[in-house]
Amino acid sequence: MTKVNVGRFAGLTTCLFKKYNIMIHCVKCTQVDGIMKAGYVRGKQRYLCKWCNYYFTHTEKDDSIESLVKRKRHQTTIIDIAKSLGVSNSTVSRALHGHADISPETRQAVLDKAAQLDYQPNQLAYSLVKSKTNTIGMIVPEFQNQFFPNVIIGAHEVLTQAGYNLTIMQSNESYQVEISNTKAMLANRIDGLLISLTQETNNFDHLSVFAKRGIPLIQFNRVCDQIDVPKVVVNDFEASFKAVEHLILNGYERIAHLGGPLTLQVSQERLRGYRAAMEKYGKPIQDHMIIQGMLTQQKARIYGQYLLDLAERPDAIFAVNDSSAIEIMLMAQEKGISIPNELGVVGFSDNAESAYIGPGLTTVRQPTLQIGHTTAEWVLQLVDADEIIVNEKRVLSTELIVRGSSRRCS
Amino acid sequence: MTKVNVGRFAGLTTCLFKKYNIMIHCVKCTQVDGIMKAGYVRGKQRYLCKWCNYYFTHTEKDDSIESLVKRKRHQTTIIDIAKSLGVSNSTVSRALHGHADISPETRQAVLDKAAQLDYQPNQLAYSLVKSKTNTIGMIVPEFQNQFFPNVIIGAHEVLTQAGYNLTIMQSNESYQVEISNTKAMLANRIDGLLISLTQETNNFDHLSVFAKRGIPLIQFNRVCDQIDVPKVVVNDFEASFKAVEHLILNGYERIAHLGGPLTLQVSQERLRGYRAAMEKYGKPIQDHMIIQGMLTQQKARIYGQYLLDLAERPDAIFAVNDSSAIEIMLMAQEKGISIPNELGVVGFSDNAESAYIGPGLTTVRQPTLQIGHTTAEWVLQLVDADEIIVNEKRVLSTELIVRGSSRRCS
DNA sequence: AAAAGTATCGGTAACGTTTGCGGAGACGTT
DNA sequence: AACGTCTCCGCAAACGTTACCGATACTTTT
Repeated sequence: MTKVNVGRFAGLTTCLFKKYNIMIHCVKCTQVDGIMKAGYVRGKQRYLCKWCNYYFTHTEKDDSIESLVKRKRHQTTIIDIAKSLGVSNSTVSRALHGHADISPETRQAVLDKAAQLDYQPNQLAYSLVKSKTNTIGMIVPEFQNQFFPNVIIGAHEVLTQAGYNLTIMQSNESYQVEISNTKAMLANRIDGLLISLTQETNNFDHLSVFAKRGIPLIQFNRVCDQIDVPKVVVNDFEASFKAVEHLILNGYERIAHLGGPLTLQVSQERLRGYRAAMEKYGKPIQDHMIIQGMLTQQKARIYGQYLLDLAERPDAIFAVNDSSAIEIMLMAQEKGISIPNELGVVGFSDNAESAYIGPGLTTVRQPTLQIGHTTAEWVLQLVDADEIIVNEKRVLSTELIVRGSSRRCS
Repeated sequence: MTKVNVGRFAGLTTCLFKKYNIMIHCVKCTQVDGIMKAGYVRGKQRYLCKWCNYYFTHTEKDDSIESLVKRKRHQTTIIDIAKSLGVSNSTVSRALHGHADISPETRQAVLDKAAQLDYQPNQLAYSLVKSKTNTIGMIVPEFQNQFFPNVIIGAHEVLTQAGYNLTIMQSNESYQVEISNTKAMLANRIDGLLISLTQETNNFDHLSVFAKRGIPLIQFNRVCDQIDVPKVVVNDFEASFKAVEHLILNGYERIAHLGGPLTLQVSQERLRGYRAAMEKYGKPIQDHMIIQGMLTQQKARIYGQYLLDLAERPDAIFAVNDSSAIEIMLMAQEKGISIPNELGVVGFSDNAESAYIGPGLTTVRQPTLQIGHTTAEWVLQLVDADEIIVNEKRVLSTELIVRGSSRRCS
């Protein structure tokens, strides 16, 4: 405790009091003489009391700046309530949570005082001590289509019902943003994560971290096979098959496929469905009629240009999303290709605009709300479970919405 | 400290050891005889050591259940790094934050160890001690239209750039949900809130709380005048005026207005614009041609029915959002009313479907991304500011997108 | 050689909450 | 009298991090 200072100042005799006539008290022994300067620490003068061999720094009047900065608005805490009522923190905590071991009178008094002081619990402290945030995170690649917003609505319903919060982040179709999002989710200690991958994502290290930490992770829609987690998808193969079959049954022969990147299972499945349908009906599957890639609006235009300018032009195009399909329709109109007679078009997702455009876009409607429900219910189930690494896949069914773009007037 | 127990057990002599021949050690003095039963506490036997006058409960083998439950996956902390390196927590903290007062070697060692142990900082603890979460909250009423998703994208850009996270909640046009959302935001101690009100909201107590606590609150789009906070809006009056003026200049005479609830300033402003334009060009302003209310899809249909069935039917309708305008267009088509010849329609917001429907919907395009940018930049500015109660309003400008629904072929 | 300065690190009090355990009185039961 | 049970409440240790104070050991300046 009173460790003897064997440093170089041990034998000092000159004191500041006598030398410069300044009055500085040692903060320990309150002596005035025997105080010596002993360097600077962070811009402040450091002193050494010769008597008690104690180093200290002299802080100037801090009222001016420090107190002004520190004058943060005080949020009333449990301690405030406890103090003003003359009880302990634990009593207040128990009262607020309707715990046992508390008398009705005390409890009512606490509740009244809490309301009076406008107490708002601090979720941070709660989460820290319970290591549970009651928050589920959700990362979606985009907000442009109605698909993800609707999934969010569905998940939100279930989660709020269960007393959970939903924190949404969007990766904006960027792998890097997705990584930083997952890091932020980890840092914020969410209890579970619902994620739909970007079109760029082809490395999954940032996701396997969650399994290591025991945090439930559920993929939906844009899933990948490389990691063993629960997945919620729609029957992409079947939907795709039916869409192409529908085109074939409407007399289309040379059907092209505009697909997504093959890193995504969803793209693979839809491609499989396309091939299966073509095969079943003996239609030729030609590689140059199949395009897979990231379908930004620009890319969709480029691919569309290519397909529509082919020597042997396809008489139908099955696109993997509605925005690409619509882009195709607009290009066809520009080129004077009539829809559906000269070109049939089918999309995927049933965006709002698909019902309103030109002759109406035939498309596959996905059960967006139900996807949200399913993922949310599943993650809540896993939050309380012991084992979380499951590789189950839940498949929801879709509906083919037939509109004018594929109904040939033949 | 060694307070004498003056309770009723003070004079006990019978000891359990002799009586029942069970061996229970006092946890304090490790005596075996002199231990007496002293009631139950939460289902566990409580004992009293006669020698040291110490109460204690005997816990059974907890390995089976307790340890199993407690076997939570351990997240590596700063302390783990400190221990394994033989340094203090503060050193690790300084190293991780690139603070001064640390040698390059120590710092590198810490960083290496952190990477090796897969350390992820605990944002909860950080926020608790700093009382700053680096998170901005955003509450939007809906995700159905493209408007809010685009605002989110804009705000997201600015916030991530500044190292902030964005937590999004949606009130689903419900006042009650909005209240619970704001409570959750408060509990999570967000640093600032961006909010667009629901159509139901006409009480603002849940918002004035933020001012009391010194948390910056910014309203955008759906703002109200009743509280003094920063607001980001578009030039609704001017936009509305121009839209109606455009209808008038295209030869429409009896122009109806389908507006939102008047609790929202945005509705008031658009109504003002409508009136001003009608007045300027000497068109009659008739009360039965002006409808204000919550515009759900169902309501839009009811109001549309009413307007289109009027004895003296309006020859144009200026709707306050695109979805209502589109509903009107569809109803007109069902009734065989030709657009734009018999009925002109103008909407507001430029949803995606508006470009694709029928003859194309004339509408007012809002600078959604810019709204997001502006609100985000503003809230970041206020987070660091002293005074946050400002009543400034920033007005962004809109653009009238003229399409077929209002271009009379006359 | 005193004084001042620099560099690096540790100790520890917060931050706000929950919770296990102990203390003490009241009352009931052999 | 001896013991069991119940109720109500306080104490204090977590939870993980930051930052303010020191403390030590140097080097440089005066």
